[in-house]
This record gives sequence, structure tokens and C-alpha cells, in this order.
Amino acid sequence: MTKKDIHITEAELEILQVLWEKKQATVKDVHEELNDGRESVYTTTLKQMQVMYEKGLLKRDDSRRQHIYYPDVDIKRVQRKFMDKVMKNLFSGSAGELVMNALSNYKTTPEELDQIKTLIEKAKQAKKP
Amino acid sequence: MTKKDIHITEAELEILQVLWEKKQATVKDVHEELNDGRESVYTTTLKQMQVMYEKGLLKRDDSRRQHIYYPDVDIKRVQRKFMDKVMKNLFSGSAGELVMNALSNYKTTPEELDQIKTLIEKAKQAKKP
DNA sequence: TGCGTTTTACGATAATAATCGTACTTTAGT
DNA sequence: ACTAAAGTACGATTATTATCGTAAAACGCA
Repeated sequence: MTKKDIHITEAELEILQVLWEKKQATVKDVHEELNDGRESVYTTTLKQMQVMYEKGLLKRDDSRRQHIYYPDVDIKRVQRKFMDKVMKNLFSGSAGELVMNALSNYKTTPEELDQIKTLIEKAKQAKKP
Repeated sequence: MTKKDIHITEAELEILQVLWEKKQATVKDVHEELNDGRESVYTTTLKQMQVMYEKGLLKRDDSRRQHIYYPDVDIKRVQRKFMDKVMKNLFSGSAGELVMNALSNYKTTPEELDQIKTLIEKAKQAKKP
């Protein structure tokens, strides 16, 4: 049984996000990052990360007192999972719509725009000939 | 108080999806659409839609026996909400990454590709001069 | 009118997720 | 060795979601 069908909750996704970004972090790091205004208590974050560890979403180094956590799910898989859902439920399955929505609602750098253009050219090549 | 901060659950999103697509539907319609294999019972869908109605996510015409439901949330708002989350948590806030991910993982029609290209040109224009 | 069928109403329960409090553990400093 | 501080462990509680069962209402039609 793979990790494919483990359900990732809202809170878990947020934790993963900081872990993906930082590559590794302690509970304290994560908690401070997510709770600027101290909306929830430290042990809540701790517990969540422990659960995630048990679920296999995180790895950790507990050789020292302060445990260090690492993400243990492939971000691409998770991206895919959420994108599938968004595509299906919010853009009637159309990637085009989704892309246009993103381009018109969010900022992009000129470099990104060029990369995207290149990608599109390639896609067209693949279809035409 | 606007409708902005009503939380839309998984199940609710799926129901909204069929309602957005069909414009209107009965509980029966929705239930059949979502439960091809009859994984859940009719009254579950009914109850969900009733809750959604109370939450203000749906409107309905109950002048006849079989009530007719309509979506009562703006799809754009909801798209935005979910896209924000996906961007932030899965693509480190970069629309470019998200777009490229979508373009390389999903199929697009040539027409869509052209539209996207146009959109990009416009965006570049807006920046350059 | 009366009966069977379809549909809604709605409380109750189960399943899942998030939060917290308290006790135990580890470590550094003295 | 003792203590304070900083962590972790983990059960218990609460909140939220999803599911279901049963009863009542609405309708079609013999």
C-alpha cells in the first residue's frame, strides 16, 4: 500500500508548506511561522506534527532533544492531487481555464512569462506536425 | 457580514460543481451524478444540500414537491479562494510555477493555447512600456 | 377517498480533525 | 546533584463533517 491515498488535511497542508520551504524544521519553527498572532497553542502544532509523523507524512531526527522534522511526501504528488480536484470541481476539467484564471489574477515575472511561452510553443509543436 | 468566510467542505464543493455545471438540479439529479456506484445514501445528499441551503450556499424553489436547487455562491469567488490556497501552500506563491505545472500535466486544446499566448502578450505589453 | 410511491424534514450517530491540559523527559547551568 | 527551562508524549475534549434511519408530507392515480 502506497502513501497515495493518505488524506492530507488543511492544517497538515500548511505544516507541509513550511517544511517544504525550509526543508527541515523544529516544531517551534513551524509553530512560530504559522502562528504569528498566537492563535493556537504550541502543543497543538506539536500534536499535529506527531500525528503526521505517524501517518508517514513526515520524517524526523529525534537523536537530540529538539526533534527535527522533514517532509516525507513528494510535493509533486500532492500538487497533482490538489490540482486535480481544483480542475475538476472549479474549472470543469479545463486546464486552459485554470491557467487563464491564474494568469489574470496573479502577478508573474517576465521570466516566468517567457518560460510559459516556450512551454506553449512546445505543446503546439507536439500537436501540429 | 458577507458570504466570504463561509467554509466550503469537500462534499459541498462537489455538489456545487454539479450545480454550477447544470445551473439547477434536484437532489435526485445531484445524487445520481455524484454516486454512480451508490456509495452513499440518498438522504445523505439531501441533508447536505439542506445544510448548504441554510448556510446560504444554495437557493431553491420549493413551490413544487421536488425542490429545485440553484447555486448561490459566485464561482469566481470560490475559484479565487481555492486558488489562493493552492498557490500559497503548494507553489510557494508563484503563479508561474502553478501555470507551468498545469500546462505540463494536463491537456489543452490548441485554441486554449492561443488564448493563453495572447494573454501573455498582453501581460508583457503592460510591463514593458 | 385511500394507498403506494417519491420526496423532504430532521434528529441521532459515527467519523474525522483540531485543540488543549497535564505529566513526563531531557538538558544546561550552577 | 538540583533546579529551571524547554521539549515531547499522549489522553481527553471539543468542533466539524459526513452518514444514516425514521417519520411525516405531498402527490398521482385507481
